[in-house]
Amino acid sequence: MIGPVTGQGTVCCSPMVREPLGEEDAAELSRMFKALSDPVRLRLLSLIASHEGGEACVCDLTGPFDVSQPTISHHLRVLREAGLVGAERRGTWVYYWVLPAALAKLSALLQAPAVPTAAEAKAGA
Amino acid sequence: MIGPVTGQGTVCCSPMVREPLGEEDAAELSRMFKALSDPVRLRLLSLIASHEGGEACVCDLTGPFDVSQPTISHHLRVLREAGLVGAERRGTWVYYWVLPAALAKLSALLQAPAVPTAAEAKAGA
DNA sequence: GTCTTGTATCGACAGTTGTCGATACAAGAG
DNA sequence: CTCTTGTATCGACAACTGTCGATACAAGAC
Repeated sequence: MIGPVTGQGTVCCSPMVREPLGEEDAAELSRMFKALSDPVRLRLLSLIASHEGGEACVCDLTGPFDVSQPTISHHLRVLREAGLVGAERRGTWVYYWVLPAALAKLSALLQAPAVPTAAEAKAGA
Repeated sequence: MIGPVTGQGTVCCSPMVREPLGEEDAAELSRMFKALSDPVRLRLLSLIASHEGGEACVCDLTGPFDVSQPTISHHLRVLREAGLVGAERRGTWVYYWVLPAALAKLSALLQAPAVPTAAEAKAGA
């Protein structure tokens, strides 16, 4: 079984600079950020996202790294369990693709006001 | 000594779905995401960012959590060393504020195409 | 069926991380 | 000076994480 992992609840989304995160939101979001907290996983994700057709076979992903195949497999599982990528076996190969909604959620969360220099923030808004 | 921690190099920035991350970029970015990979730190960051004036005293930050004061101090240091917040002592209190450029960098990186359904991506772009 | 190739799981191990209590440092009050 | 309060550092410990080699599973070729 490889299918996308449950999770993916409806959580948060407006910039975190607006209002404090609740405990539950923080827990779910931290799980996603944790999946992004390893350089190999970050490169895997960008490799998948930028691959032609928006998806990549594992066979495309093991070459560019100095780590073993089981390690790549482990990292792909972490990305999948965090809800950042989907995966499917098609014949001999297993394909991975990015789930754009997940990235968008994190991106929106981190959106910061242009230049909130504290002075500006105090002034108005 | 509390001032901002070196680092903060010029790195990356266009969406990671465009082209694969280089090893160095991935290393620096993963350090920032690692700082976001703990629920307490995420809540700390949002608490700081959404606090009036764009900054918060540590004394504002210890109350809302169930963890000890040294633990909060540790998490604040991690956020600071990742280049996500700045800090300064003013008299008795120490203030923390978010560094918006850092959040913006991560936000931009995660920006995903609206609906890249693989089909669309293949079609044109 | 056997053989080969692609991918996942297992078990182990070193390194890292979150947490705490104890303690040290910083700065103002008296 | 001493005392009090706010914050950081230290040292320890359990829990988690990244990595590996060995191995199992999946699917096609023969």
